[in-house]
Amino acid sequence: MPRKETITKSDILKAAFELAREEGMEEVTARHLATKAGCSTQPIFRLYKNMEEVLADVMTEAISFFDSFYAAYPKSQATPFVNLGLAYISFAEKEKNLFRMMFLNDKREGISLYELLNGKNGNVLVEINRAKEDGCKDPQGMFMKMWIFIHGMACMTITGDYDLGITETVQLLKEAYQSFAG
Amino acid sequence: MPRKETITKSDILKAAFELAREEGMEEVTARHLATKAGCSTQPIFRLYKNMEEVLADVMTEAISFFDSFYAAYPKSQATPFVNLGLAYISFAEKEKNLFRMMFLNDKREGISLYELLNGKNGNVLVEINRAKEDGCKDPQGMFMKMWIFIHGMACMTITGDYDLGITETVQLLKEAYQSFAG
DNA sequence: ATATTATAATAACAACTGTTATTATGTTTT
DNA sequence: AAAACATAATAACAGTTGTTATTATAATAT
Repeated sequence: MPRKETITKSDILKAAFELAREEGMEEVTARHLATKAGCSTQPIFRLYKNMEEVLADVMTEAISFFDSFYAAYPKSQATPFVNLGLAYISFAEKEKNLFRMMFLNDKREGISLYELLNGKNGNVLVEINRAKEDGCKDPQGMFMKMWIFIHGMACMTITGDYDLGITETVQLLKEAYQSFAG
Repeated sequence: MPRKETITKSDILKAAFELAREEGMEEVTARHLATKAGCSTQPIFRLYKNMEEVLADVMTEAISFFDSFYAAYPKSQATPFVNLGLAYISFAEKEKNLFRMMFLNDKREGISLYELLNGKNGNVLVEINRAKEDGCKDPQGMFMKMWIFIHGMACMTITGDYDLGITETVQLLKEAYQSFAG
């Protein structure tokens, strides 16, 4: 007897994620989202309690998006943490809005920067093991320093204060690793 | 014949800066600002063309605030760039909102990260000279690497992802310098 | 004292926000 | 075909925003 559901939760989430990705999370308003999803605001509040819940789901989506992005990123460099750095900086460059939402948000609620980076595939642990195999004495300390360095580059990227090409970035990351190892 | 001016441009700017400092620049709205300054919204628009101009002035104020902050920060460390790092990270920690506005804003309009940091006293140049005197071969390159490292730590600080004490921070900065020098 | 006039307070405007009430629309079972 | 009813569109509400129009206030020159 009921009418058929035309707008699904997946439709709303997809539209919300795209909006956050393209325009930034502050643009994910009820009306913008409705327009993006091609419906009125009504289905949003049928499927979600409020806009806060929508944004929470968008965050979850972003996390798995980053995981895929990282997994798909070419791992061409032999030096530990360099691929991680390249992928992270490339993400900051290509996905400014998602980067801001994930990595520069103080109301990330429970999820640490480390968890975001490590993902469900243990991205960080893989690199730490590579460093270990490379003969690195303090792989944990190495990660910490490399991570600070990488995060610094990425944060400069989104404000337009870092725009070196990939070759120079590789060079810089390699040098950093060798410096910290030495 | 005219009525006496009770609200000055300085009053408005002062209130706007405090608001940005305490609550973040997104809270500097016409009505919040009026309340903070103890007046109606009218004097704001007499003294400023629009809210955008207010924020531009707040940014200028923040720049000189940082300059004072940096000038007043104790320069206890002998290793080049360590004092700079400590001051910068301490600023991020104590002035989260101002840090965000100044150093993580992409609409900074013309002013580079370097200019902000260097200030009117040439903070960066002083440190580069100290590195030169320390026998550093590539002081420019050293600055770049140290600056990335320092910026990374500060950006982690404002999201709560870095909270080591001053002793550990000094240690980390010193190690970074020695690594890059090596 | 009164007219003048810059200043400031109060209101109002249109546009936006999240959220909810109301109305309309399909689909399915009777 | 009609009743039932979840879904969705349209409206509405209260609150916010920037900005402007209107009214009131106070100080000075006459």
